[in-house]
Amino acid sequence: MEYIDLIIDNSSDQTDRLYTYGSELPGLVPGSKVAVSFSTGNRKKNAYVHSVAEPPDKKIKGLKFIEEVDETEALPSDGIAVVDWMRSRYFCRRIDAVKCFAPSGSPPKRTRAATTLFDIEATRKTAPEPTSEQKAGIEAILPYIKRKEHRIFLLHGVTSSGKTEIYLRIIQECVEQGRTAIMLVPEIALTTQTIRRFFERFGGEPLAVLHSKLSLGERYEQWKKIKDGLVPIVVGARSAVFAPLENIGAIIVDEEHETSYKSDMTPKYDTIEVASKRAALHDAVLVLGSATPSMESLYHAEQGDYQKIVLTERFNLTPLPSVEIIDMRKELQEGNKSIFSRELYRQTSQELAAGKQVIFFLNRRGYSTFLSCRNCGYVMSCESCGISMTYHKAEAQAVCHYCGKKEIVPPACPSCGSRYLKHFGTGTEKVEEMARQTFPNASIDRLDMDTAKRKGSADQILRRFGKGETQILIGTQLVAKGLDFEHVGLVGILSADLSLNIPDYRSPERTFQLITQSSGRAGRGDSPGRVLIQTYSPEHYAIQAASGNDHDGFYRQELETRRNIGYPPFSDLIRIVLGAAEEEESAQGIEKIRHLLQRKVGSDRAPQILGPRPAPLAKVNELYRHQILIKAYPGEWEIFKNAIWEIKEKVIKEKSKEWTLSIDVNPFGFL
DNA sequence: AGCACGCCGACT
DNA sequence: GTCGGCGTGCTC
Repeated sequence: MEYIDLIIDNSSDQTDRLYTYGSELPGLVPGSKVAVSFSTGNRKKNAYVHSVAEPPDKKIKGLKFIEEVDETEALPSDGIAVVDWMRSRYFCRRIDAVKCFAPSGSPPKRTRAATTLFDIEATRKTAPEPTSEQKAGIEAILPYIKRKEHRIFLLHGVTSSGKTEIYLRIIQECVEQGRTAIMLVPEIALTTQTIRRFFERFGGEPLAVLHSKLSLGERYEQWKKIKDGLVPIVVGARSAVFAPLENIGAIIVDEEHETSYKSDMTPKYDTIEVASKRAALHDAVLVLGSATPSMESLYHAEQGDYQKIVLTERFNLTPLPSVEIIDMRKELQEGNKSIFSRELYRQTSQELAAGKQVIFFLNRRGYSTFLSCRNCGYVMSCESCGISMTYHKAEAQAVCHYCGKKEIVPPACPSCGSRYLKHFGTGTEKVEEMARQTFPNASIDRLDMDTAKRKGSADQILRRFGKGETQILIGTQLVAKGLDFEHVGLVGILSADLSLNIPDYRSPERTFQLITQSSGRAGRGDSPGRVLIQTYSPEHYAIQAASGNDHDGFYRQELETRRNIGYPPFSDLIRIVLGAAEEEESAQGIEKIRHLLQRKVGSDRAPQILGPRPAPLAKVNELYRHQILIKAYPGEWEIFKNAIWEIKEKVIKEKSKEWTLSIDVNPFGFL
């Protein structure tokens, strides 16, 4: 008889521990899925084997036995190691980490005809001869795959320098070695082009695709195919890092700087960290690719943790676009109140006349940013989140971009009754309207979350643009992401200030990346393109560096800033948010947590605990939230980790009804 | 998270 | 007397 420690499939903090069961069943290994009786009655629960336990010192009263094994849905061999690591890194429940590996759907009721996952007509193409730069990259990476040696590479390649070809060679090598590979992409809706390249090289048979837009049945189908070892290659969004592959040879993270790699749901994991952990457990290589790597990755490369590979030549030697900064303060002073500067107007007209295409980029959807009363200053805001609502003209409704709630705009001010409710700020919807007025003869289209929502419509919008049917494409960051168009002569960044002025330490980095990525859209094909950056802060170093294509200069300056304030990559930031039904309760509770924490880590670390203060979205879904932010410097992680766990356990024991405690390590967005 | 146990108010 | 409210505590 064996004693087995189980993780019970019960989503509660109270049951987030190991339960020891007896077993007479052979072949149980960490990750095996079993069914057991749990709690009162004889209720069946699913559970996962964590480990084989030592026989306990004293008899466990009422020891139960494992009854059934579900061979088909076991975790991959490295699963439990990753689960334990995720728990200690992200303060999550074991079962929540386990669920990342489990198929999120269930077997389809009836077996449907194999779904057409790919609306792709692709003919097989043979691999092109790599350029000398590509060759050097391939030759640096492949030996590690051959030797089964773990290594992390940062592939820093300007747009259209041929990173995908290197990915394809890596994957081909894995398959030839009888190993498997995962290719992660930031957003599957816009990566049809990447998947097409995979089809052309490998055909459809060895591929599985995993992302959130699949139906539950489709997702299960893909998951099962992977689990059964029928496909060696998995392409997918961040959740695909948990694909149940064995014998992984390589994990590739394309556009590694993208924020979508940080999960915003529990567990709040960082895909690159998970990928790194899995790659290490499999003796696999991890390849991080980007034209604009994150500060963290560049720093790791500098420290020697990552091996850096640089691609500088653009495919077919197209020169980088010329970039010009437009000072919008001057425009205003000289009487131009339009969202288009005179230079942007002039160059757009010129491009259109020459039969070229233009992209207008604005990182905000909707019509206006907020609705306010000119008489009394009332601002229309979401009742459950407390943030101002964005007006969407097409729907004639105000929308909360955080919780999604929609409201009809009242005809008069609800506060003072005046009729002077006015829109302020500009979103893509308004840009589209203005563009139609300003360029009445151009065919204009818009790509943002609102127009892309309908299934497949993003693809259609892009296809129309690709065929040249659209002359001006207006869009949010969806258009900034790795799309190849031949005839774009001009990219207009309408307001570089939007991403610069958000209250987050990453905003200069995001701004630099957005400008660089959008600029990369201009001037593919035969002629160099042009980029115009409109801004009210033309002297800002992120904008200056991006316009001069000065990656290294930006990196140096930004790194110094981060070092001085002790932000990542020089620390781990841990955000603790407490939610309660009453504002007082939340404010007092977080104060208590701060004191407890300070006592446990020592008062000389008090300056590293920032706050408490109301969370940036102080009220979400009728919950009042306060937060503290911790800077954990290298070598201090264990100290803070232990203190936070003690506090978390105390809160679970004493306040699990009244409080919700959420912990986010290196959060993206709100600080 | 569920669910049983348990200790007080209104009722067939 | 007993049905049922939901506060408290436990699940190997």
